[in-house]
Amino acid sequence: MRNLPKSFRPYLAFSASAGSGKTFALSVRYLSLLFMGVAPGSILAATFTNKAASEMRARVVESLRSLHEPSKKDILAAVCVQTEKSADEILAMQPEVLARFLRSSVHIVTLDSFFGLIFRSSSLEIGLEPEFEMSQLAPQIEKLFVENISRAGKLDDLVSLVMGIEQKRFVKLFDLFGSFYVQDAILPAMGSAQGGRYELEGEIMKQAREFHDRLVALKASGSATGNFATGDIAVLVSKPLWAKSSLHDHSHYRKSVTADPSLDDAFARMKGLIARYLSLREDEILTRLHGLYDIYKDTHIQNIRESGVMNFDDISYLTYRLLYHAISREFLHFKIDSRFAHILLDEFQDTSTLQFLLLKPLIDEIFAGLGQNEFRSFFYVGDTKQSLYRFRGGVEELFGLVAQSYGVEIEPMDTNYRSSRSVIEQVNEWFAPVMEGYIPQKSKPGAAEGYVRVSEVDEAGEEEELSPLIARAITEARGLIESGVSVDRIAFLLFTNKDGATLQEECYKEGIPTILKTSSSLQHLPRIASLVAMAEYLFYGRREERSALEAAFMQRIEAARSACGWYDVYMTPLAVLHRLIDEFGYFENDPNILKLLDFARRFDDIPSFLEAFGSNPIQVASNSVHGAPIMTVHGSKGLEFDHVILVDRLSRARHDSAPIMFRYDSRLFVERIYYRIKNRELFDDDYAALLEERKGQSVKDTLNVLYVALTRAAEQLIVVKKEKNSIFEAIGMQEMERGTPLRYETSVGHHAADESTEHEGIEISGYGRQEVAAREEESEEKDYEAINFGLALHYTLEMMARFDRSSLAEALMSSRNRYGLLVEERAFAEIERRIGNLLECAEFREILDGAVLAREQSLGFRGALKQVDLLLGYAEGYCVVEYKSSYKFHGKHVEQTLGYIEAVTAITGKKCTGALVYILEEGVKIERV
DNA sequence: AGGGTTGTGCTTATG
DNA sequence: GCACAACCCT
Repeated sequence: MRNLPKSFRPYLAFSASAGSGKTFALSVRYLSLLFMGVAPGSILAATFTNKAASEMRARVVESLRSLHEPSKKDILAAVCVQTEKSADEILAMQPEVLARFLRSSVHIVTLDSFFGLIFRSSSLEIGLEPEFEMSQLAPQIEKLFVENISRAGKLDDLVSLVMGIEQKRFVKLFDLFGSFYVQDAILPAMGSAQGGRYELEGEIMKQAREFHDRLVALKASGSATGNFATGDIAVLVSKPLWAKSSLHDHSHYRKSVTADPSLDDAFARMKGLIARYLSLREDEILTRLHGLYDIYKDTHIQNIRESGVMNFDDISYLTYRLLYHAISREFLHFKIDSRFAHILLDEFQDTSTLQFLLLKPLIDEIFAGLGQNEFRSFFYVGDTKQSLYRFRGGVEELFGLVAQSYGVEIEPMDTNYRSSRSVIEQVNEWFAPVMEGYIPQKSKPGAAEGYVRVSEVDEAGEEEELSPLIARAITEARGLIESGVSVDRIAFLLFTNKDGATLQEECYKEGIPTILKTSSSLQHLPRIASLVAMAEYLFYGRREERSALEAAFMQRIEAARSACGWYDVYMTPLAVLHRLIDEFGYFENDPNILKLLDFARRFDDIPSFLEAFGSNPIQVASNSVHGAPIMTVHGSKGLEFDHVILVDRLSRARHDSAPIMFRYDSRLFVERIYYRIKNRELFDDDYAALLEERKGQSVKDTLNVLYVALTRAAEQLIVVKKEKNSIFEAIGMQEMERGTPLRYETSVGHHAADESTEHEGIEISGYGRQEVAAREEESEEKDYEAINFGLALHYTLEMMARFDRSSLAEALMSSRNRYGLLVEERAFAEIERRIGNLLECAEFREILDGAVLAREQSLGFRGALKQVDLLLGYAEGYCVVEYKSSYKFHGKHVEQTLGYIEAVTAITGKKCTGALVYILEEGVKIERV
């Protein structure tokens, strides 16, 4: 390759430990490519989350814009090293590189949106429309599946499977097919059943009966004969005694087998038969599953055709079919109008095998050019120590395998720029002995001393209402606050959403402001659960208590049964809940109570309310706009906090109980599928080995979670650990202290509540897609051009971080990434013009004036969680803003907005107005509602 | 003292 | 459905 700087390694992977500057490295790589003259359109940079993708886009634009500023000197220096150009040369090129970048279609995207792009580009080749709605919910699909099964005459198979798979509910079975579907591409051919299972079962039970009778004759003990007294083969197989290789090893049978040694032969014979039986049973189940699985796949496609709704699994599955069976590589290049000469991948340790296979043709293309005089490169970053997503398909082993098979160099990044010395040293000490190949991290020069402490709690206290663990976590937080730390700089990390919800409740009672950032649902809040329990109690008359807090509430309500004289069975759930709240008066002004009421509004009777409440996750509202964030370790990945309080698991972890297990070969394809049967490992060595392997993986996963958890703190880390059964036992954690606790000079006023509202102007983030609404409106015409224009306009508005020109430029880029194939370039110019008008519109600026973004823009309303385009919060109330690109359906717009206003009023109890913002060709028109 | 039964409680999450 | 703890049985 000509002119390639020596310091630029074209095939490179960074093994980037926590806090080692992974994002920085990615940006430097991307910028270096640009300054080496690479066309932006030929670079594919893929991340996992929208957040990561937009961060990277922002970082690239921001760097290109202000590379000359002192704040960018690190990045400039790094780019100089990579490109072997001087700072002056780079700065001289900067304007042109920026202009070229903004002009080009840029592919800094999420993997899924990239696959979506490929799919949309060529979907017609497999007979599917390029337009579809992305959604998780496909409520009718289960029904459709059963109909199709029935039509194929396989209903009996389905029923026997539902019965056969340990009486699991149908939903579980449906999920099972899902687990095939997500890795369809790497599934082996499934065998066919050999039959004969029933005969074998009969023989085994006959031998067991004979065995039983012989034991009785030998006067064996009751518990010895009892093991063979069952008529149910599953019960027989599940007996622990099969672990013994000889009955001599078993105290219950020692006497009998000494008297009659031939018993041991009969025992061994039964064991052999059971081994064969279990393997036949697996065959049978897998064959049945396989027979229905094709119908499952067809149902998915039928459903996409009929409803126009796809989920992310559909996209991957269909994109695979497209790439590997339907279109040629040439056709793909033509369609997406790009040849990617450079690929940059983020968080590679969380990539699934299927995702890798979807990228593989493009990666192969890069290596196919090897030796030719063309500049191509392949780069990925990740950290197998931080791989947390095996449960959803992430395969950390790919990190090394891909490097090996393509000859990519792996370079460790082992300097930690995030944490204080104490944190880094302690983490090294914890993980070096237990993690294979752990490379100790170095501190950055001049890192602060910091502080780490493990605080141990005796959990043994009986049935107290408040967990001692939570109490200690709160004590620790108090300690930090007293030392002058602002609450907003403390983060609580927990291992489950439920634990997070519990902690939040206690902090609320204790007056410590928190922001719950878990994906927790309303049912997990003890207050809400108790309130619903009361309603249930009133309706059914009795109810089993599930927690100490609920029990306390039940006592309360029973004591005050007379106070509920107002109750009658015909009251609506809303009325009952309202009355309960009034009556007990515990809950004034709690946003989650309001959310509950809003949810209850939709139901006419208590049973249907209870059922829906149990099965629908309702997102928990934030109690405040400031406070200590509470999040799960998974949610904290990639983030850092100055002061971290890490709380042990409140409850026991769940175990591996997947009914279907996959064994992977060295290419990470599925080699064999196993059906889980209790005790099967006692009869089948391969199966036993698989269970061992899974156990090993689960230990690894735990270590990874702990690694992420313990590397989030920049300054101080406090671990609240249980004395017994702690998750931290995996790293042999003991009570300890390292460094010096920090003390801040700041007065108490520093973290007073009134100061912490955000004053950074209006920041907008994360509100919902508008595709559903736009489709509904204009679906009659099927004018793709108009639909896509509307979608791209909405999307651009959605992606704007602020209402200014530079945000618009950035958002337009995202929009080009997403809609570039569907919308013509002049449409983007039109979008830019129209939004430009909006930015200059005096009336719009007036609406924005003094407004603060409310954290939650999603509204539970009339059965659906709606997203409003923009929710503005003022001192005296709120304003719902809806963007529209045409007057058509004006009546519907008004009606929709009124609905939002009603919902906001109900939820917040404050005044709410609305504004319909029409962003039209001829200018902006604002209509107040 | 070790085998066995009974009672109890129960993840992580993005696009 | 499974693991763990507590208890019961031989």
